[in-house]
Amino acid sequence: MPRGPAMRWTTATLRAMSTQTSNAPSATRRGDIHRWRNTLIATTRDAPSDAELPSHVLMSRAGFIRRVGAGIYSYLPLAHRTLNKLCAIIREELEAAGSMEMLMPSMEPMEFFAGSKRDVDYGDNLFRLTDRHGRVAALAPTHEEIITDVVKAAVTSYKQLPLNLYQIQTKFRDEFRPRAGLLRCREFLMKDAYSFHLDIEGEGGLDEVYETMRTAYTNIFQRCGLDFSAVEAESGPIGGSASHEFMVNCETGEDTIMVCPETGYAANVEKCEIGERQWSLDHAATAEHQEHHTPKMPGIDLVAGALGTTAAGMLKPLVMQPAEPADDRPAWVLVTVRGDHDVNEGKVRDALGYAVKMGDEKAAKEAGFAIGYVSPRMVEKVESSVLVIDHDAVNGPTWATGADKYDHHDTGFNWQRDMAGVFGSASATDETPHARVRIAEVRNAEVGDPSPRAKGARLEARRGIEVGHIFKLGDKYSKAGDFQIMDKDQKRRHVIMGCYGIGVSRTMAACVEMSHDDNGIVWPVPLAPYAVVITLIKPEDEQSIDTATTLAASLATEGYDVLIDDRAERPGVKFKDADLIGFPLRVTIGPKTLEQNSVEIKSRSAESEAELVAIDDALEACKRRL
RNA sequence: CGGGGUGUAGCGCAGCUUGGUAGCGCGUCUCGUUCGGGACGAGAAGGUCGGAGGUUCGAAUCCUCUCACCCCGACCA
Repeated sequence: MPRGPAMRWTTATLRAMSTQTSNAPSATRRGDIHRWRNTLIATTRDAPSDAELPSHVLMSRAGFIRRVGAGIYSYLPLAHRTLNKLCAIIREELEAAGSMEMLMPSMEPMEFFAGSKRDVDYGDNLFRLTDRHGRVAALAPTHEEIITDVVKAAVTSYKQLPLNLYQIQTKFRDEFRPRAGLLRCREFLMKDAYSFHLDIEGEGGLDEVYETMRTAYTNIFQRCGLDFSAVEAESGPIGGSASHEFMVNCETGEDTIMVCPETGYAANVEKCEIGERQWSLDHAATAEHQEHHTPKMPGIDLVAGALGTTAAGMLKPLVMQPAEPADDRPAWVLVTVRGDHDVNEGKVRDALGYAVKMGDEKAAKEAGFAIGYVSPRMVEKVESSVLVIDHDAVNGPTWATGADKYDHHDTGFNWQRDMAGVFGSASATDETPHARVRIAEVRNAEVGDPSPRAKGARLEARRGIEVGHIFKLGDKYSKAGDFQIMDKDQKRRHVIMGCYGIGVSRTMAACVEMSHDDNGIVWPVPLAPYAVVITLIKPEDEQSIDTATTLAASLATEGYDVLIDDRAERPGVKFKDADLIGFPLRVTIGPKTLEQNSVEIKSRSAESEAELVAIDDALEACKRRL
């Protein structure tokens, strides 16, 4: 016979406590009551040595996750409970937004990817496997192709649209470098939704559903108790403000968000616009041209130092080329920004009307570019090239730049004098001074740049973890999968799609990253594996058990999940574990409290001390704190 | 992929330079004393030293190959 109270907790009594007796659906879900002794909750003092970030360390130590391989984790019962709560919230909000749940396979034949060329776009990030017949399949990273195929088979008329479908499922990405525990995995839990429309605008159009989903996302993350920002993001194929990311605000986040403190405008650095700056082409030369020998200087700061200037005094021309060559596109795109700025490929694409990529180094050298020592003058020397200059790189009388021959740089470069061929007759603020020259905003925004939304305001930077991303896909996949339907005018048209993702397992980790202290995790109530832990100081004491049972039952009736710590451990161990796991509320029951006919209640988050509450008032006291 | 590093008990580590048959802390099990913030004493269990090959009387230790994993750089939920 086991020692202690185990014999008092028969399976039957537990079932009676935690199971609904009626078959009718109830508004409030009955909470679970579990005993620690019967669960798998293994806490440790030390974290695995590879864990660095708080979320990784704490979730490992608190017994939420266990690493199986690189970027692969088991979700232990605690994590599974939290994930389920997150999923329940997601389901409720998406169903309310008119989305229907379904489930697609993780394995999909490679042919599906050929049409959309994502087998190429995803490259090595796509997990591939070969079956016994030599057929190649992929473990799905997302399901645009499959869902398009499914809907295409069933939907032939505009009358069946709009349609909005989602699934919650394990996804696979063969990340080059999985890291940071659950934040960047090779296998992870994701909610992906897809919507289908005849039009972008109007009733039932993409824009309308996109807004509905945006609201649903806001509701989801709010209900989770997360501190988050919805920011404008790089959108891909359609352009405009057609994409938003949902970021959990957190200093350890990998993404940088730019924020205008006055208007609340927020955007990913990739996307962030920059407010108007003064610029002019009309700068007369103030210095003589001079060539300098600058061998073996990796890094622009070294070169700038050798030339007696700073990175901000240099021009940084990058040799790029169209991502997809075409007859009406040049072979080379020379993008020039100030030395201390970074080129933003999305903005170059918007300025030019087509996407660009870094130029092939070998081909660039053959075309005459002295890679590493290039100047904007090359646009005059290389046929089939265009020059794109950032506003900040054009605005100044004297620049240092490459000399267009190896190991040499020039100082005293002046746009008007040294490139008279293209700037000679241009007016001071002409953004197209020459057929092959464009002046545009093509750099990333930086801290201190003028806000694009409020005069005088300066952009600030914040960090975040991306947990959700919604965007307007347009007809990319319906064209790739040739999905057309008949419209009112009996014309066949490609459907318009939207796509909406939430990294479910990542959201759980981001929540820990955002909400923890020195003692452990601090779960918001909606995501906590159990809202309440009842710590028994003397787990074998009958009166303690009775009190705990009664309180747990009434909490469960109110919909709260309760864990009863009935382990034969010393109190200190139980308190430490409760703090580590991060239950929002701890109710302590022991001889000392029972003497006064009371229990002790303590919030995990609040600074306030533990409070002694009469047993009869315990339920209400708990509810007030949850 | 480029650069750096690590594989020894469930977790954290020492031992390797200078070969001699594996140890410490936490955890686990037993007994006793304890019992409101990670107790103490006594005893016990647990390891193909990542894998293969080689050198040697003898390899965790030296050599070769290999596998796995981690950290720093370009993508993404």
